[in-house]
Amino acid sequence: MATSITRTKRGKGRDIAAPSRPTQKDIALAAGVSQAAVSLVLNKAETPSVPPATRTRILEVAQELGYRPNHPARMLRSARTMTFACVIPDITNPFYPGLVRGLQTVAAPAGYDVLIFDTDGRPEGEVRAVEWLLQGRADGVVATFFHLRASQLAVLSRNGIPLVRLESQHKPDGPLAIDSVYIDNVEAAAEMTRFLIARGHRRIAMIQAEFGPSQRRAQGYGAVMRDAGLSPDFITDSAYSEESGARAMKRLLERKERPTAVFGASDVLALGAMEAARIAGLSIPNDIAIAGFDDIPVAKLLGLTTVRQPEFDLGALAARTLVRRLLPGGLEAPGKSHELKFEIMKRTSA
Amino acid sequence: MATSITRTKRGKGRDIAAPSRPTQKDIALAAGVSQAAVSLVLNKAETPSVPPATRTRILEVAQELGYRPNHPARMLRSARTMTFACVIPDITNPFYPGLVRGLQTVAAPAGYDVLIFDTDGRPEGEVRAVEWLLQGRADGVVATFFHLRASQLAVLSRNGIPLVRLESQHKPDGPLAIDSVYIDNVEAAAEMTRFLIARGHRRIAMIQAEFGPSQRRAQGYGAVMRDAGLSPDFITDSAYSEESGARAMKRLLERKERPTAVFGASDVLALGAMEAARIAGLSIPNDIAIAGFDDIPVAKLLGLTTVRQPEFDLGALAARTLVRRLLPGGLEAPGKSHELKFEIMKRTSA
DNA sequence: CTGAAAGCGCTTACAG
DNA sequence: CTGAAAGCGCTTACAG
Repeated sequence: MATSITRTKRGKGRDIAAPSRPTQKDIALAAGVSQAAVSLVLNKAETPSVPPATRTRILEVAQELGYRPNHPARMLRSARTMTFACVIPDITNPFYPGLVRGLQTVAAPAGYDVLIFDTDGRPEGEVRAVEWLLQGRADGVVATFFHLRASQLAVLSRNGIPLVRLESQHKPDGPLAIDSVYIDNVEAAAEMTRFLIARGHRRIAMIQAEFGPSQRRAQGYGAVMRDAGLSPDFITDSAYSEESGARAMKRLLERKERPTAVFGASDVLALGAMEAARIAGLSIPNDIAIAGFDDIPVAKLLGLTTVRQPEFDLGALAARTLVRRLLPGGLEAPGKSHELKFEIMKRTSA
Repeated sequence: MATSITRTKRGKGRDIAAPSRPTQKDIALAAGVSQAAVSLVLNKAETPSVPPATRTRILEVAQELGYRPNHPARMLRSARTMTFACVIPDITNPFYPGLVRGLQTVAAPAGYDVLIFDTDGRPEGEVRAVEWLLQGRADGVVATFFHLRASQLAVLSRNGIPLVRLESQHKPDGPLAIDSVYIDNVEAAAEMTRFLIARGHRRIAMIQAEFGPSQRRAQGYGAVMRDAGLSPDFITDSAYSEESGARAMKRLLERKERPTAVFGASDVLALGAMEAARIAGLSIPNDIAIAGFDDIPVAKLLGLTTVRQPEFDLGALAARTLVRRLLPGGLEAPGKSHELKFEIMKRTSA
């Protein structure tokens, strides 16, 4: 029944075990200056208004008390969170960690943290992400949205939150603070399809996912197939996962006339397909050739022929774009689309 | 020279393109009630002190104005960030995304976001992580520290920030709010080593990294080797990366008397070793057997024999531990060490 | 039971 | 040039 002995200085019934950290007020008190002077000295490299001796004293006291700025207070006062949100379908898809790293590498030196939001690639998840962003949790966003359209994302710009989308093709400039980074997915898939045809394949199937960049990749593949007088052969499974890829491959292998090559709309799909082929006792590429899209780190190890997307560079470019947007006046510039180059990685699987 | 037309209501020279979001004050004004009443109604499921009609009106106005709580303000006032930090060496190591997912899966329903901090597995990065945590950016932390010792982390507890470490062995209970989750790395490595010996291997090398869980794994391996009358054969490279694994493997293959089996202290090291063996024209497991540790998602695909660490479950357990710590009085409980079970995954590589 | 007021820790415009 | 004061948007203890 006795009240706890440990209490913060705010006291009044709030019992918190941890002693509260020193604030600018504490420093001011100890140094005999105003709290505002402390803020000034702590934040500015040069403070012409503060005498050098006072400046030194403030700095010493701060050091002594082990002062650290209270981040939430800063956020509230300055209306900046110094945080970038990274909205992605699934951090366990090996494509995204590289993107996150690229983001962090540019964000950290500029003073920004990176918060990860997984949408699971589902509409509800994407809606929740937007709701969440509207609570002022991040100053800017790098995102992969599969379902939400530009009109549903405009609310972010309207609230002063710049967005960089990871896209699958060029987007026209727009009035909003929505930029994009992309590789030309249509052309990349087209080039891979041409390569497979050049290798002598005629029955080439593509494993697609229902949503996301798969569409553009299918478009490039379809166009080249038709141009070559071949019929596109699409098989769609739900998600970008190995399970989906394996399931689709199994269905392909049950056919009377099997494809000789399978193009996975993403590496994860291709990996699942490889696994299914192995289980079926097929040798790659002798019995069946397999190609992917993304060039995730393990693709090299598995000898997967694939399209390289420079995920680290895409993340870094997205972060640089955000940093620029958040400079004074940056939100007024029209939305730009930035293209990076893809590369066909020819390995042993095809 | 003309001042911009768009200005926030705080005006006074601050020109921000975005219109400022509605606040509780705006709702109060529109509904003719006090701002405090708005806060109450918006946050509590039941408000006996507010007449039902008033409650309804407030809710309607909030809806109408598109009100969203200002997260930074909430953080400051309530002294809670509703954020967990996840401090890891490198998000591109495939072991960690699964951990993060486990964390998120428990954190999100409890209302917590997850912030990622990469240390690169370097002492400076770990020090920066602690500095950063002391700024009040997260309510709790799940972390993998390779270099910092318990005494250097105690400052977190002293500041009321509970920490759950991903450990490689049991830790004794302690007075601080520092918990751990682990699998028995010594025993797991021992069991894998016994398996390799049972397969007839006598010359078994272990590829280690300089820091981190590698130590305990080496301990388990070393003990079993000596018990079997064999000499442990350690080769150390710097980091947990494929490059390190490949480099170490190359050195092993240059020896006059090659090992017949190589045990990578982590899957990433083992993967690098596999790659190097392939480049050298060796067949796995015929010419050389390879085993790993972690069971990252691609291990299955590559047929890598390895020790399964339930990364998702470790993350989820860590998050549950943090949630409990942040309940009233939770910080007072002694630090606990939670063990999860490992599993030897026998595949084709060994 | 009800509502107005204090205050979280900080930044910065402004009065002296 | 210098320092005191306002206020960011919110939660909650407390006075009526």
